[in-house]
This record gives sequence, structure tokens and C-alpha cells, in this order.
Amino acid sequence: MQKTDVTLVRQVNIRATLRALRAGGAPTLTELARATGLSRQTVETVLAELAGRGLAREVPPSEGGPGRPARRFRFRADARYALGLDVGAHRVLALITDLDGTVVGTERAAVAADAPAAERLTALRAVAEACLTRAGIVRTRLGAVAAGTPGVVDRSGRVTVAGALPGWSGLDLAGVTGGWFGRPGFVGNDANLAAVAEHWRGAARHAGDVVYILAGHRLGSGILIGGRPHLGRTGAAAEIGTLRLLGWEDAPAELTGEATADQIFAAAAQGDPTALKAIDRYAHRVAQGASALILTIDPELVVLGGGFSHAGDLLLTPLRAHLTPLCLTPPEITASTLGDEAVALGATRLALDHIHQDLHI
Amino acid sequence: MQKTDVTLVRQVNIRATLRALRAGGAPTLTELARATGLSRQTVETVLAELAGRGLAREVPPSEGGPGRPARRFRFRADARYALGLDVGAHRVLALITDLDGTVVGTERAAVAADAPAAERLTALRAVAEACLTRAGIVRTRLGAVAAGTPGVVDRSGRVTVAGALPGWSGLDLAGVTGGWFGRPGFVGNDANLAAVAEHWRGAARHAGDVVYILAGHRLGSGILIGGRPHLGRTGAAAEIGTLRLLGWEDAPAELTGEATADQIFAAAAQGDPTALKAIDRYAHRVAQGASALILTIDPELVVLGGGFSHAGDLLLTPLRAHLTPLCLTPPEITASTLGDEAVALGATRLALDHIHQDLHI
DNA sequence: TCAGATATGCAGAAGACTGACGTAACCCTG
DNA sequence: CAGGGTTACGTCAGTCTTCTGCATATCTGA
Repeated sequence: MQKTDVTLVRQVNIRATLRALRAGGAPTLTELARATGLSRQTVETVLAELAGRGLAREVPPSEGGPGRPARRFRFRADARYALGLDVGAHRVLALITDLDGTVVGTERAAVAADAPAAERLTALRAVAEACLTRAGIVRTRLGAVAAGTPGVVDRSGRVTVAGALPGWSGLDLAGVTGGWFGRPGFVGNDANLAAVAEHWRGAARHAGDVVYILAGHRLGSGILIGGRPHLGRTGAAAEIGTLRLLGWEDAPAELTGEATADQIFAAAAQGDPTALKAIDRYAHRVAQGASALILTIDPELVVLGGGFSHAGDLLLTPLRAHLTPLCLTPPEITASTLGDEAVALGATRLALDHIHQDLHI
Repeated sequence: MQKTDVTLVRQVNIRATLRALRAGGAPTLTELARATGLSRQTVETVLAELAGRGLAREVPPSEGGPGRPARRFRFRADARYALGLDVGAHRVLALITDLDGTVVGTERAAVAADAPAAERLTALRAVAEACLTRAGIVRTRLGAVAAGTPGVVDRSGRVTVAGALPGWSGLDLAGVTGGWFGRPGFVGNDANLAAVAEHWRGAARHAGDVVYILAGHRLGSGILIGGRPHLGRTGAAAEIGTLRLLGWEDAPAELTGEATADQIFAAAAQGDPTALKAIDRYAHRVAQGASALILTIDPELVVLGGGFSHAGDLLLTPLRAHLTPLCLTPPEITASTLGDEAVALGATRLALDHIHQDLHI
């Protein structure tokens, strides 16, 4: 129980008003009063306070219609911005959204897979700075920074295990990225953040318990319980088991071999038996790892993401076939709808959560 | 966002006061004011309202000491009672607690493992009624009823799958048991409720994410995420996988064979190699199922409960030995501290949760 | 220009909390 | 047994937040 405060009611009403304000376009006081169940008078004073905090502004009344024109208000989504970063093996990506989650800038750069940590960080900082500059965001409007990375992340934002990236283990990624901009920094596992993004605005919008499979150059997994990532004791609940025990580390290389993934899937689309067989073997590997997660969590939905998810049914169909005998009642399985920006989007969601707390929204 | 109300502050302060009231023995107004951060005046009016609702009463002031004797108040834990039931294959058990969770009555009866559902229900109702009568609880003080049962329970309190109990599948256990007393009824899976009980007042008091293994005449499992049972899409998150796929259904019979479990563990304690080997084989089976749960959830703690957990290290040691190679960093594993009343205790916790809501506590 | 419709703005009242001040009850000391 | 010290009680005024009702302002259409 937190400290009791007389202004608690005001806090609650501010939240309710903001909710209603953000839902519609440019509501009037009367509309807001109806939506929140508050009196018009209360809504008015709340809006005055929100305007003072820079979170709401009055817009010109609409024309036409009988009666006195109503004052209209709009949520200032530009009051703060969130910077989301995605550190991959082959590229880094930065993405900026406003408070509504609307993407206002994005920037990416290639990085060698064997680049040392310092080089990767330099590239990351460069895309982040470029993204801010090109979007024209002043530093004071940046609320928080968050990054997604392969590997295990502890609760303080430190990367404890990251075999995929040279020199990455032990890095205080939250501190470093936040420090660049003098803002709070946060870090999450890439699969977990992609899952968060899918829940926020992707394929898992209506599911609370979700198993997410990241199928790309690297194979990973994440879990959402009640819409929130489940991290576990060491911060890698879903990952820790699947990674080494079931051979997930080798599976992507085994699929592609000498060719690229695009070539394999293109060949399979043409009916090439060798490619089809390779994909089936890959799907079998994935299914074996996923079944442990699915049987334990009994999720509402399984989302397949990562670069390979572009293949769609080419990969989903064999995956479903291999999962069915392993699960008693197989859950729905669907492909990601967010593309390769899922991790960065999930990172901005992580940053936005902190910004909301910070603004007492 | 619920309806906005000026009296929201009062609600919050009632909760805060109750919390402080329940923590200590018989606090004074001044002590409560200090504990809650409220003014003495506010605490006084809150207590008057609580007394009116039957949730607090004034007790005689303590003697001695300088100054005017302070009025002292006490939480009325006897305002409502919770009835918890445990339906087992060989026996039924009823347990009554007051609002503080103090057990004020318990009753049990043996039931044949192959008894039809009607007979089992009659026995269950008999122990429940006897428990209430012997504890002297009037019906109006009974707040809610909850029951634990083997098998899968859906969100409405209906048993959907229960292979262990004849005729049990499809039973609306929540409706039936609640109907006996004209009170709301709730039902949970036995392993899940035992896990809840361990988190409430047993071995898992300080752990949020817990894997619970029910090792008795039947082998089952439950999961706690953040201290709350994780049910999953169909209501049997942890169970569904372990039950059939890994041969957990046969494991108990395989261990005991012709003898009883007590005989096996007694022989093992004497160093009997056949008994030790049987236990080791059993532990191996358990570890294989548990590892999937542990690797997925990455729990802070694994609790071994059920009848066989009495064996203690005799079973824990081989279990740890088999789990270690399966987990990268094995979590702590400990035995239940609640004995065979864990399921019924978890059921009363489930009932108490509802009673608290009902009383707006 | 007037009537109807819609929104605003002000005043009064109610619920809840706080802080201050005077009063009551008890113990200890002389 | 009387007085002082100590602790707690109880009342009162003041503040914050909200809601309701009524008068006022502004626009459209006839």
C-alpha cells in the first residue's frame, strides 16, 4: 500500500481523462465528460493541468453545427519520444516513436558479424544519433532509451551471456546507451522484445499468454504471460533451455548451408525437393524446442517471427505438422506481422513504459 | 479504469488501516496512525466504519504505563470463514479457516478409489458439514467454498478431464459445492492449489516463480508465476504436457509395485538396494518431466510435495542428481512443509481471495 | 432579428483529510 | 492526598476535490 494522498482521486481522474483523450481524435469537454463519467467541470480542470504539463493542447473548434462551438482538445503525443534500438549480428537499427507509438524516424546500418563490441557500439550510436537528428527531436524531448540484444539480460540491464556477438558478454548495455543521451536506459532480450511488440501492435494483440519463436540467422524464443514478458530467475526463462539442449544454435546454419536463406525458400517455392527437405528438418528442430514451451505454458497463441518468418506457410505448414503430434491440443500458430522492426518496436514499448511512469500517466 | 469516486480515498485508507490492524496484535489509534501515515482522526473514523461492518472491535486497554490509556482495536478474523475441500483418490478432506487463515476445523474420511462420483460427493459433503458443525460456524459466517481436485479445471470451475476419478469428468464441482451452502464456489487443480498454499505459508513463501511437483499416489505439477497460479488456455498449463507424454501416469505404480510407498521408503532407509534402485528410477521419471517446466519457467524454487515428499532426502537427493545434467543452472529444490493438508489449505486461500473481494478488503 | 441548441462559467454544497488546541485519564512524586 | 507530567482523546476550522444547478455565451436556421 503506497502512501495515502488526498490528491489520489485527481491522479486517477487524470489517468481516466488521458485515456479518453488518447482514444479519440480531438474530443470536446462534454464528450470527455461522458467518456470518463466525470463532470464537465472536473474534466476542464484536469485538462488545464495536463496542458500545463505539456500533455494536452487546445485545437480550433470544428465548424458548422448548431449551438456554441465546443472547445476541442488533443493529446500531445510529441511531449516525449522513445528511442528503441536493435542490436543484431549483421546490422544495427534505431527507431523513434512518439508517446502514441507512432514511428517518426528509423535508421539502420550494416555491421560485420565478427565486429568487436566497440565497433558495434559505435555503429549503434551512429544510427541512434542520426535517427534523432533526421527526425528533428531535441534532446530534452527524449524520454528514455531501450535496446534489444541477443543473449541473456539480467534485471539491471547487463548482458550476461551473448555467444553470438564477440565481446558482448558482461556489457552494461542499459548504462551505455542511456548514458549517450543522459536518459534512463533499458535492455531486453531480442525475442522477448519482439514478443512484446507483437502483443502491442502485431499478431498477438488479443492474446495474453504467448510463445514467440524468433527464426532468423539465430534461433531464439520468448514468453509472454498476461501480456508481459516472463524473465525468470536469471533473465532468460525461455531461452536458457532451448538454446543448447536442443541444438538450436546450429539449426539455422544447418538449414542454409552454403546458400542463403532466401535461396532455400525460393527453391522450395519452386518445389525443389532438397530445399523442401531441409526446411522440414529445420521445422522439426524448431518444433522440438517449441513443444516444451507450449506444453508448459499452454499459450493462446504461438507467433513465428524473425527473418525466416517471411517464408510464411512454407515454414508454418511443416512446423504445424511437427508440432501436432507433440502437443495434445495444438495452439494457434501464426506468422509475425511486424517484419524486421519487431525487436526495435518492442524496445520502444519498453522505453514508453518507463516514460509513462515518469510522467505519471 | 473503474468509475471515479470521491470516496476512493476512503477505500484506500480502509485497506491501509486494515493492513496495519492485521499486522500487529491490538494496536492503539496512535500506533495505527503512525503505521498508515494517516491522521489519528482519520484512523478513528475508519475504525468506526470497520466496527460497523463487523471487521474490527475495541478491546480493553492495557494496564500500567503513564498517561491516559489508549483505546485498543483488534481485527475480527471471525467475521467470515473459508471452507477448503480436497478431493483425493483415496480420501476427502475439509478444512475451515478464519479470515487470518487460522485453521479452526478439519475433517477427513476415506473413500474407495473406484467409488462413483455420487458416492465421492456424498462423502465430501459429509466431511464439510461435520467440519462446520464441530467448529461451531453458523452458515451466515461462511464466506465462500473452494475445492481442489485432480484433473483439468476450466475457468468456470468445471472439471473437464479427470482420468483418476470415476465419473468425475464434466462435473460442475464449483457449482455443486457452493450450492450445498448457498455460497460462491471455486475449484482448482490440486497441484496448483498446493503450490498456492506453499507460497502462502509453506516452503515457497519468498519465491514468486515456483514449479511444484505433486508426488503421491498420483504425479502432477503446478506453476506459480509471480505468486499466482498460471492456468493456461485450457486450464492445465503444467499438467497437460507432463501427464501423458512422459509417462507420469504410470510412474507411481511403477515405484510401489506390490508393496506400499511407506514400505519402499522404509526399505531404502535401511539401505535395501532394490528399493534404492526403484526410487532412483522414479526420480529419473520425475526429473524428465520437471526439466521441461524448469527450463521454460526458470523458477526461483522447485517444491516437492505430495505423500512421497515425506521421504525427504531419500527422494530429493536422486531427484537433484537427475535434474542437474538436464538444467544449466539447477534451481533450489526443497520439500513441502505443509503435509497432506496443502491442497485443502490452497483451496481456503482461493476462497479467502474471493471473500476479501466481497468484503472490499 | 429571434428562437432553439449546445457549451461555458460560476456558485454552493458535500465528502474526506489534516493540523491545532483544549480536555480527559492515568501514574508518579512529594 | 494534591499536583505535575504524560499520553491520548475529541472538537473545530481549513483545504482539496468533486458534483449539481443555474445563468450566460455563441452559433445555426428561420
